[in-house]
Amino acid sequence: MEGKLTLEKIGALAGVSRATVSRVINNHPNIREEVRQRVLDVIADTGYQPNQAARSLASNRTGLLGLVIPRVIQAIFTDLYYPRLIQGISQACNESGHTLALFIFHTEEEEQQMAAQVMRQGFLDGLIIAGLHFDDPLNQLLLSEKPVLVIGEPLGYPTASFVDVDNRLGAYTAVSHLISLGHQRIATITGRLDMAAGQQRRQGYLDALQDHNLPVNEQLMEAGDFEQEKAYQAALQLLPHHPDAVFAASDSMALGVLRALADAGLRVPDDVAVVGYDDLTPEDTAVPLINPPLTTIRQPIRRMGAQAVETLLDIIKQPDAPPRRVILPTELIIRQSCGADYS
Amino acid sequence: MEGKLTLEKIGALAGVSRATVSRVINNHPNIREEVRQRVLDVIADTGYQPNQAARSLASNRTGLLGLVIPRVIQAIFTDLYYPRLIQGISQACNESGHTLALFIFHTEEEEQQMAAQVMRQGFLDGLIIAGLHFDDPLNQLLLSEKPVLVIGEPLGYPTASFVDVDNRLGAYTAVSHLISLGHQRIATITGRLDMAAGQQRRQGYLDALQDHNLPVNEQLMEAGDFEQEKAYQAALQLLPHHPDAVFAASDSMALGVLRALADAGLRVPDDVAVVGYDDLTPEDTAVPLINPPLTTIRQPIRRMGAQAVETLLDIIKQPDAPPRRVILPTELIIRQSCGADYS
DNA sequence: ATGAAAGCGCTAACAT
DNA sequence: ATGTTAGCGCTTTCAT
Repeated sequence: MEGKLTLEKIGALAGVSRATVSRVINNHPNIREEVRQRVLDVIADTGYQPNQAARSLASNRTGLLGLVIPRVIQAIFTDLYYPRLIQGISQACNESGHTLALFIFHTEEEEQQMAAQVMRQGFLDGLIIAGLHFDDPLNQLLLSEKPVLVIGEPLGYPTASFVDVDNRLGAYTAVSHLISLGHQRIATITGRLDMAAGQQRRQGYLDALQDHNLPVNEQLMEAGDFEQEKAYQAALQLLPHHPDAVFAASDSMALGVLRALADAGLRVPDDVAVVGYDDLTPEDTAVPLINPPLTTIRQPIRRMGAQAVETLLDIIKQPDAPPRRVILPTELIIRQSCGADYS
Repeated sequence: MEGKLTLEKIGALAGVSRATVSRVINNHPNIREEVRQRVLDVIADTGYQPNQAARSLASNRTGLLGLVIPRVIQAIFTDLYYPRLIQGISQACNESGHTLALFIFHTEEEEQQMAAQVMRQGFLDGLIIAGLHFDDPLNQLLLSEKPVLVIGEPLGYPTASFVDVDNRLGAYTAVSHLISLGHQRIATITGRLDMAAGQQRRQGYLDALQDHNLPVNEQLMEAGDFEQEKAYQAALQLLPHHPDAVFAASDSMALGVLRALADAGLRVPDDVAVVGYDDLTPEDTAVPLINPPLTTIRQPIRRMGAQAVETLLDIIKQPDAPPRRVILPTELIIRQSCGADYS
């Protein structure tokens, strides 16, 4: 078979018109079964593949979903959050017959010039944005007329559609757990407060203290950025105030806390209990040697990714429906760093 | 501005033909500067974006590069190898104005039915495949007429273009280092032997022993699969034969070894020295708590990704040139697990 | 149920 | 240096 295969040629070989072949390929009804079979046979015999560019041009759909990861997320690939998210998104794309276009921005310059490229016409059917923060230049993407879904509630865009976990309740659960273990001087290292996750986890901490009639002590609250290094420094700041427990708003930060406590010669959980958030250090990762294993709040990261795709596809299908706000639950995972019975 | 913006309309607004606008957009020479400026102004004013699908159809290029990660790579997202590779690839794509389409396969079924989708006409300009093994069903992609580049030398396809590190030399260096520290009973846990990396690292181990007149002891060689769990088991098999050092063909496996040694009450490096491969546990990751820090052979993972893109673009540009075989160097990173002076 | 025909918006060869 | 024109390969009305 020489010469490029086209609908026209397949039609000729099957003795039908190009339109009929197109209908067969796209599973339209109203095709005589016999004809359908004949066409399918020819397609199988020839190994014909429709030209995607032509389909896109004619149908105005490309089957491409974009995922944008802003540069500010330094942790992009120092921990497993984004890898898992990508895995969840990828799987959902496979299942729905879409293709994932991945945009990772490394510099502000890239963000500026690539934003236009991401949005160009006839390219993406929809867009998922992860890790936005307040004042992010990429927030401009939210104003596009293209279907967009954000992972992690975006601050300042109340009408944006998003998927997130119940950050406040997760933190509330973590801190309540520490309180139930008898801890009184519970410190926290917050996440970035220009992201909803940081604010809400902080609020969960405050709410838990208040509901259990514990005082809020500013000296026991340090600002972090979700990353390990700053949390290490923050933990060192905390120590003079003798916390008996630390709630870190991410596992990466909890690791920084563990490191600081080890450096200070304090034992976990005996001297200080530690609870993290995210569950990025389960047994099947490269991090089973962490001592002690980290009690944490698990986010269903892969499921968030899958949910993001499903929700985005729904937005594409029904663009005029009201904004979607999907909140997934978290789960307290008790390991040893909190000092709870672990049998 | 209403109605869809097209080249034609931009041309009308600028008082030129559609072809001239196209030339301006594509940076063709032979445009009067004044005209170019006028057209650019109109484009800026209107916010016009060329339609990608139409460009692709007419030019037969899409600007999309595919990255395929086979399902067999269980470690896809339990360690940071693939995340880093993706980062390197993404960055190079950004720099060259291409877009990365990511295909992660989770089941054999997906591999089967998606392979066709990956290869469909008018979709990808080229393809990067990572982590292929001998007998991989995805090897079929290598036979495509589309430009393909493999990361990690593919077994059984001597004419395939690939980017890899010098696996043999890296392993040779690691084991020679252990020998220079006085170790005599050096064990190894190999990687998958249906991948070149596994075979070649094993060969480097053997060559180092032989060049230093040390006997090869089959009892000190265990088969692994690059993953942690099997390495843990393998290390337990090794212990009765009293190795004084273990060369693990990946860092994930080295972590399994550390775990096994800890369980056996053996100290590292005093009782048994350990060297890994990959350098997936540097200080800036979530794994700084590993004790002792891992001596290892560093692969320039991000650079491999970038190199893969560059080489693939070169193949696209010159499809008839001979196959490319790019071998990048590795580097011995001495930390504490090998027992070398670490000051 | 099927065919004919009109684009989709662009690139590139050709003409001037 | 710029305009004219012929497709690129498909989807999708509109006829029949």
